[in-house]
Amino acid sequence: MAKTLIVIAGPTAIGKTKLAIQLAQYYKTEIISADSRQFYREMAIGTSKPSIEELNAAKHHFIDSLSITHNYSVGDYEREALSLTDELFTEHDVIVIVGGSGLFINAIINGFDDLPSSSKDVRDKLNNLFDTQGITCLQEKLKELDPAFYKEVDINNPHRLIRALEVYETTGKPFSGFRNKIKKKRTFDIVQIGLNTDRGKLYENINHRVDLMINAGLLNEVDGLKSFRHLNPLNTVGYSELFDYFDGNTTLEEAIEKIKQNTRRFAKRQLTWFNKSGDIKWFQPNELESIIVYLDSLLGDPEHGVRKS
RNA sequence: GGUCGGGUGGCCGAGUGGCUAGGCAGAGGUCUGCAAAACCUUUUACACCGGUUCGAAUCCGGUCCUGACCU
Repeated sequence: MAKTLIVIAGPTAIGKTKLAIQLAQYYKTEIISADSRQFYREMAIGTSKPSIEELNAAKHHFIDSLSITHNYSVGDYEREALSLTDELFTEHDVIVIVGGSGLFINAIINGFDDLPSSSKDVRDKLNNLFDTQGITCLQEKLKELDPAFYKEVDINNPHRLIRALEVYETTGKPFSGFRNKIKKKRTFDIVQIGLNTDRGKLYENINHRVDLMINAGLLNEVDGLKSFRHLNPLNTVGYSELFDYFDGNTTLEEAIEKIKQNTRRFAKRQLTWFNKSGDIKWFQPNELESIIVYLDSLLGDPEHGVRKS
């Protein structure tokens, strides 16, 4: 029997966690998280992790799996998540993957080319070069070492320039040479479900959820993480703004408004990402019935186990 | 009531006879190991009515609104 990975995508605060649990229960299976911030144990309130009850309602993977001090990349995630799917598919026909991080979902669905991972030394060196000499220096280097990629990159985006240069530094070959843009074959079927609603409603959800986070003690959580603020995982909506508040650069009200605004922007970017994929079947939140009808039509009813394809 | 200012896009804000101010917000987009990151693009104006002028957001008159001071 074919194995199927059900992907649940959508913007933040739309209700993905809830749907994932409902589907995991329906299929008596487990959930893989594709959320680039819920990995971290030290961050809880600000990342809207599933609650204890939710975690008990279905087995979740990649929640609290890392410390913020851990250096983690999408490449690591691709490897780990894929080996986990192999393992889970020995016992389940269906696995649910849920998350708002488009790149991470993409890592599982399509995979990446065989690129070298970044070494901390090389990354630090390039970051340092950028800090001291500016972006022009990176641009010139790239133009010389990898003119093909130079033509297509976001030329003002230091992250992308640094990644390309770092690949060159570690392999001696241009980054563009590794990019063959061929999707990897997976051994399982993939069904993608997207959750979305009208913009106004989504923004209301976001604003409300930020208020809930504040009431739940986000200030305390962020206060406790001050000494780690230089770490990449803390470059996150809900944390950066409160660090600013603790620094005395903004009032609390301003910081909260900023969190709401930045979360809205984040949601917008998530939608831009997911809209690009033509393979997502979109639903409104709380349309569990329709989603199950849709999934049954593709996979068969789990109780009776008849698959149509 | 009087005197003197000021009215510029959703907000802030420059301009002072002809040439896109700009910033923020909003919207759209990019995405191959920092991705809740980083980066790119971008709509909407000159309070109202009349006048001067080839041409007015800009000068003049009036109207309305608004601020400061005076009574």
